Parts: sequence; C-alpha cells; structure tokens
Amino acid sequence: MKEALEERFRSAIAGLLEERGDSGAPPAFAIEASRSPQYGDFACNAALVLGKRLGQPPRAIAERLAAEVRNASDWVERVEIAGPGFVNVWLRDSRWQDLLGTILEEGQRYGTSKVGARKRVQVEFVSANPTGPLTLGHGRQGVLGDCIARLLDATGHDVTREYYFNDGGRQMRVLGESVRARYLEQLGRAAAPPTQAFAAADSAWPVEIDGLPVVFPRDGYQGGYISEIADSLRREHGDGLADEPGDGVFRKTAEERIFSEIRKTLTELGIEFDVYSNETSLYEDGRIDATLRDLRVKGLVYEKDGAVWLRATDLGLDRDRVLVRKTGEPTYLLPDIAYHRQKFERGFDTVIDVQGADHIDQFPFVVAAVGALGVEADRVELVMHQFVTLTEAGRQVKQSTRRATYVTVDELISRVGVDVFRFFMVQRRAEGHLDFDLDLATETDWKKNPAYYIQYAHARTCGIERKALEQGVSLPDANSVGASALVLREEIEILKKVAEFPEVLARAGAAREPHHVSYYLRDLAGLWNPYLQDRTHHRIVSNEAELSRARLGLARAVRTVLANGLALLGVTAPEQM
RNA sequence: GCGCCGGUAGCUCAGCUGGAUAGAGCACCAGGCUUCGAACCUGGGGGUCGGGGGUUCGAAUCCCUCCCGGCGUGCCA
Repeated sequence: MKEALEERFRSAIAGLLEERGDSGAPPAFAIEASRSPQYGDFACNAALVLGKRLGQPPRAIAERLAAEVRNASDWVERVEIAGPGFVNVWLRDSRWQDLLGTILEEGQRYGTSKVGARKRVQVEFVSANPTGPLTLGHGRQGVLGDCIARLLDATGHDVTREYYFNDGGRQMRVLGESVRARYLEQLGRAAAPPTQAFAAADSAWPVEIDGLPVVFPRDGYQGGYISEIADSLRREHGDGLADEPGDGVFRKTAEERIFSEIRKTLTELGIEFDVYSNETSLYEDGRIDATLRDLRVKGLVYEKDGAVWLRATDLGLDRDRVLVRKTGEPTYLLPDIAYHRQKFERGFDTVIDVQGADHIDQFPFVVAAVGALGVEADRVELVMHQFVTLTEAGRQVKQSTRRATYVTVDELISRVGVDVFRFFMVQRRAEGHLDFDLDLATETDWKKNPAYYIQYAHARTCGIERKALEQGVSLPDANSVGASALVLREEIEILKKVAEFPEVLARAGAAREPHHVSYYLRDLAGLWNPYLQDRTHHRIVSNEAELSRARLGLARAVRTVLANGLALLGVTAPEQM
C-alpha cells in the first residue's frame, strides 16, 4: 500500500531535482499513516524536507508533488496540501477493500514477512544460574526474550533461543555449601546463623552457637527451598553425607533440582529454548584456555598481584579487569568472552543478548574482547531491561534477594495466570522500569484488566462466527467475500488498521521491541469493539446477504490479526471467555 | 565522582530514526445491558512533556547544562 505511494513520491522528487540540475542523492522523507482522518490516509513531509535544498517555499513544492501523485488516479482518490506543506493523500476505498481477500487467504501467515532474509540470529536470554527460583526480573527477561524471538521468527529470521548458565564458578559452590549447612543443621551437627546476622555484610558472624559450629556460608542462599533440598537428602541418605564436601553431591543435587524447577516454570510460561549451554563445557573443550591464550597473543593480558588481567584500557574502556583470580580460578568475564566467541564460530550472523540492567557493565568488556579476537563487534547486540517492581494496594512490595523475600514467577503466575503475566511483562518497553500492578492484574472486577480487552475482542468475534454458522450463514472465503460492500468510514478505518500489521511486526522486530505489538493490538481492538457494539449500524449478520458476507469477512480479518498478534506475545486467543 | 537507563494527565505508561490541535489504561464525573455480540460502549473534566539554554520553517523527540530516581562502577554473577 505504502510502497506504491512512496515510489510515486520518489520519482516526483527525482523530477524536481533534475529540473534544477541537482544530481545529489535524494533526501530522506517520510510517508506516514495520517494521525487523523482529516489528513487523509497518508501524509508525506517531502516538500518540507526539500524546501531549503530547492530554495522554494515548501507549499509550492508540495503543489508540484501533489500534481504528480494525483496522476495515479486509478488508486489515488484525492491529494491535498495542508499546514506548512504536508501532502495528504486519500486512497480509493477499493485499495483498502482489496486487502480483505489477501488476509483471508494468508490466515495465520498474515503479517509475517521475509525481511529477515533467513539470517541466523541467536537470542540469549534468562540465563539465570540455578541458585533459586526465577524472580520477576527473570520473568520479564524470559517474556521479553521469547517475544523478540517470536517476532524475529515471524519476520523471516532463523532463530535460535539459548539459555546459558555459569555452572563452574563460585556461585554454585556457595549453593552446595548452603545445602550442606542446612543438612548438618537438620542433623543437629551445626547451628543456623541468626537471621539478623544476615542483615548487613559487615554485621557480626558467629563461629559457633551453643557449642555447635556455624557452617552456613556468609553469602549463602537463605531461601526455604535450600532447606527442602537438604531435607530430602537427609531422608534419602540419613547422616551418610555428613562428611561429603559441599561441592559434590550437595551442589549437584541442588543444581539439578533447581534447574528442573526453572525449566518447569519456563515451560509453564510458554518459553522453550533450543539450546541450553553452560560454562563447564567451555572448560572441557578447551575454549577457555584458548581464549586466554589468544588474548595473550594479542598483548591484551598481563599479570598483577598474582592475578591475570585483561588490558581493557587498550580497547578503549575505562579500566582493566581480572580474567583469572590469584586463586587460579577465572572470573565470569573470561568464560563470557569464550562463550561469545563460540557463538560466532557456530555461524550466527547476529547475536542478541537480553540482559538485566545489573549486567550492563559487563557487556562492553565482552564486546571489546571478542572484537579484539576478530569478531565484528556490531554483530553483538544488547537488549537491556530494567527491573520489575510490584505494587499492591497502592504500595510497592519490597523485594530482597538477600533475605529471600522476593516474589517468584511461580507465585505471580498462580495469582494472575500466564496470559496476564506475559501481557503485563511485555507491555512496557524494556529500558524502563516495570511496575507490575497487582491490583490491576488481579482486579476483582476483572473487566478492568487491560489484558482481557484484546482477548475479549477476539472471543466475541468468534462468537459472532459461531452464531452465523448456527443460523446457516456460511463464512466467506477470499473469493466470495465481496469486500466492496464495506463502505462505511469506520469499516475503512478498520481495514487501514489491519493493513498496518505487517509493518508493525517488521518494525518491532527490527527494533527488538515487542511492546509495539501489544499497543497495536490494543488500538485495533479499540476500533473493533466499538464497531461491534453498535448493532444498529453495524450488524454483522443481517438479512442482506452480500453485506453479511463482507462483514463476516471483515470480522475474520480482524480475528486473524488479533490471533496472530497475540500468538507473537505468547498470549492465548480464546474463542470464548 | 564517573557510566548507563528513566523523569509525559492524580496513578501506571505509549509516543523519542524531529512534523500539523501530545495519546491509552486505571482513577474520577454523567449515561447505556432481563450477559442469546455489555469482560463492552457513549460523553466529560484533567498536561509548564523534570527545569533552563541551543539547533530548526518546526522539538516530548536532536545537542548542552542542571535537578530528581534506579542500576552499575568487585579477584560476585
């Protein structure tokens, strides 16, 4: 729709430039869906952009352009000049009506495109280490990453969803120690540290209480799930594990149990990964050593204070970073570099890291390092998201990882359901904070819950189709729909809206911003629900057979777009509610 | 201190590759259903787009500066 118009303007502009002997590149201009019907279907700002270059008043230029566009009278209805020099274009209704057949024909495919050119894209997200249940931040990241992946899929990319976790480091060891401590406490061989000892990092930490040693690590995991794992180990093995190290069976069991819980949560959320990868495998196949060696060859590595450093300042960063601690154990940075390098060895054209704001500092170091090792750094993208706060009864609910008083994804899902959870999580753009309004999400008067507005528009449309079938009216197909009966202004407006869908997906995918999809769907439902509401003017199934067919076709088109859009958000499109 | 992200209606937020009277949901006010198309609809009030400067024919959008909030600035991840 827009492309043809754009072409028209382009050639008109070329003509004007040529006239003046201007052989420079044509300027960038915009054709946008007009914000108001009084400005037509599309508005073009080319005349304003050209004003200075041609040394003529924009409105005069607009006249010339308008004349040119008017020539396409088989599909252009009217062209006007308005304001400082906008060219507003009205298309003939048939231009919009013709779209209906296309949508009915394409069905589930409508909206998808090939702009991705089958480029291989990896989306890495969640990547939470299995030290505890997924928190709201992970939940947001999961939904965000998943929606980006769905969007890239729909726009013709070859997508791999990947979850990477650090299973080799200190964190997992502390996890094992935490479980071991709880195990020994349950056997009466150790004392639990008092809760207030956790309050601050510098508060007193007892070595023993009542003659029993305190073995719980200072930075251990305090959640109740740790005790549960310890409890089940105790039931299976009695006191037989008392002399086991924390890094062995305790760690392994905890990792397995927690990871399996995480996967369960993700599955429940409708998130499936193609690849799970971990740090250990990078050690095993020698990639960690190789990466360090190659960095060293590049002269980017030096020793200081017994540790091995990355000379990041040579790569334009503000400080150097430790790659290998003086204990001989790498920091997370080195495996991260090795991992990102491996991504490109695996043949991805583009790699997208979805990360929380707390990891943002890490990213430039990884990009700089893999860049130094020969990877074109602009092929690594970062999608950063801020954290999630929870508001209930008008107040913010305090979240503390340290005290394990955070709300988990599981808990929230059980309160609001997967659809509402996903919808709320993907409704905001990633860079901003996300306030999850529990009052709205669990609104007792759930008519107010914005997540349902779009679903309801879909459900009631299905209801109309059911009713038509009950009455013996068959649903039209692309050939029989007869869209020219759709002549009302509001019907054309709806057609224009569904026409935007492919563009919305392409733009949202390119920008890695799925929230545009939810706003678009809200807009569409915001045209459709009122249309359906007015049964006197817009009765879908009436005794006028031709009009009924056309309107049922319109209903099917809207239903298709709503369903396709909701699918991209991972939200169900119910046939009844 | 420095870096990144935010500051738009009472609240939560879209709009930010510059465009014409700044939008939505919730809340509030006034209306519409014997739920077979009301989980909806109609109308209304509500704004120094954090402040100030600049670039531009035109700025919520770009630049500078200041203020406020979050995150980071680890030999934690």
